[in-house]
Amino acid sequence: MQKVKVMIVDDHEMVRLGIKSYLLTEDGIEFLGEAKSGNEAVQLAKIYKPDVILMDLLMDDGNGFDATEKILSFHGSCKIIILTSYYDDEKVFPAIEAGAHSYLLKTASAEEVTSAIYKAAKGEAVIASKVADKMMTRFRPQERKPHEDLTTREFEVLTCLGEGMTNQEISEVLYIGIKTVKTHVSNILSKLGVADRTQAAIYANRNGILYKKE
Amino acid sequence: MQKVKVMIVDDHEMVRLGIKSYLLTEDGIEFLGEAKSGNEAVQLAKIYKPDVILMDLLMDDGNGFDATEKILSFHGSCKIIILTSYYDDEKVFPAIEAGAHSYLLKTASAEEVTSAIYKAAKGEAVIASKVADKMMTRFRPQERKPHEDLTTREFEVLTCLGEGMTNQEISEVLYIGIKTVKTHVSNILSKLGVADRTQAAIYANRNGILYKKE
DNA sequence: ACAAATTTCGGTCTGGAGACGGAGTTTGAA
DNA sequence: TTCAAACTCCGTCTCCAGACCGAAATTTGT
Repeated sequence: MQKVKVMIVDDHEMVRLGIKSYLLTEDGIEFLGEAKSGNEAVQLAKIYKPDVILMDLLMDDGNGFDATEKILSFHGSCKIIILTSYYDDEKVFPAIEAGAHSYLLKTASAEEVTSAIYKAAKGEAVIASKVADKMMTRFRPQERKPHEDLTTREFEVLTCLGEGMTNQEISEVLYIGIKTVKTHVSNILSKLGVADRTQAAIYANRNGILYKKE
Repeated sequence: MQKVKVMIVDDHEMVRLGIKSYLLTEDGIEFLGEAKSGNEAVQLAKIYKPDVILMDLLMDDGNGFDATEKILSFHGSCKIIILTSYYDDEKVFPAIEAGAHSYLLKTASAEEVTSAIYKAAKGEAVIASKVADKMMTRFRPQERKPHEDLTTREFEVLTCLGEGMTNQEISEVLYIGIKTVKTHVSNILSKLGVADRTQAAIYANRNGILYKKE
């Protein structure tokens, strides 16, 4: 049986070394190389044409989402396994949309990772249980995040609420009347199911509804 | 010259493997063993008496803070190097208080880690630049976090504010009058330098002032 | 033991927050 | 074209939030 050609993408040297150290002991795996950024990964993937890529998400020079999308655009048969520490909605779903094949957490054991590589080569996906939970709940529409019902304008107002602005300040920022702001705020409160602007602000902050995010 | 006796504590197997893979190639280092939790680390440290410990902070069975404190209580000459992905205030300062000797981030290269081990053995501390920044600002009293001026009761009230409670609800939770709550809230607002309870709630959430975390 | 800080509570007053109802305009989908 | 949703704004009303003032009881530190 053909060896599985594997590539590693991670900006942490010690993580790359750790994975490499046990991939090299696997007879069924051919270790192709490693990249320390998303952009580097795209270049290397063009040359190496790997079967499976272990991909981190947060990296300085080109993140894992974009890299996943680009690599699949020219090398669609590649199976990309996300291997990261995070499993919040803002990581999991964009990664899946980008075309990720499996999603593992860095808490996984060496055995789990190698097993996932072999399964990926056969077309089977492996999803960490914590990530699987999120995916299940996502497909229960009645339980999805309440702020997905918000209109774009309401979303903008909620963002302002999350910054602690008063109605007056919001009206100035968005160039609308205070009465209009009040209407939006009232609608937001009822849609989010919270009692007042303070709870709405907390909601915004805890769900990462912010101007800029790192 | 005597070899430096090193121990690893991390709950991620692949991180342990990664570190081990290059520690074993270092002639000046004697690799003693590894632990995957804080409590396990304490037990192993009693047996191995390491010179240096590479310690992760967030682990399931006994965190790195407590483990650091306990190990130093019976083996004070040990130098403990924190090696983690996080560098927020809630990690850095408790770790230093616990007696950590150095603080590295997992973005560090293999060379930086080995270098830090040798320096630690000689008594020199290594602090990651991002962490050093935080420490510098901490020692500028006029710039320290405003919520450190809060009294314990005010801190409790702020915690409630961070949960979005009304004055009425806070008074019921803390078994005090609404007027008293109002007094505390007013004092909190002026001490934090914010305009209203909403901004105070945002402050609490962004600075990790919560009942329980994670 | 004494001074200082903390915690507690009272009264009063102003302003903003939010609910409720109504209404005109625009935009996009059926 | 028609209709629903989204965005805009008006008036009114109630109530809580917060400022400001004072003050007593308790705790803390020296």
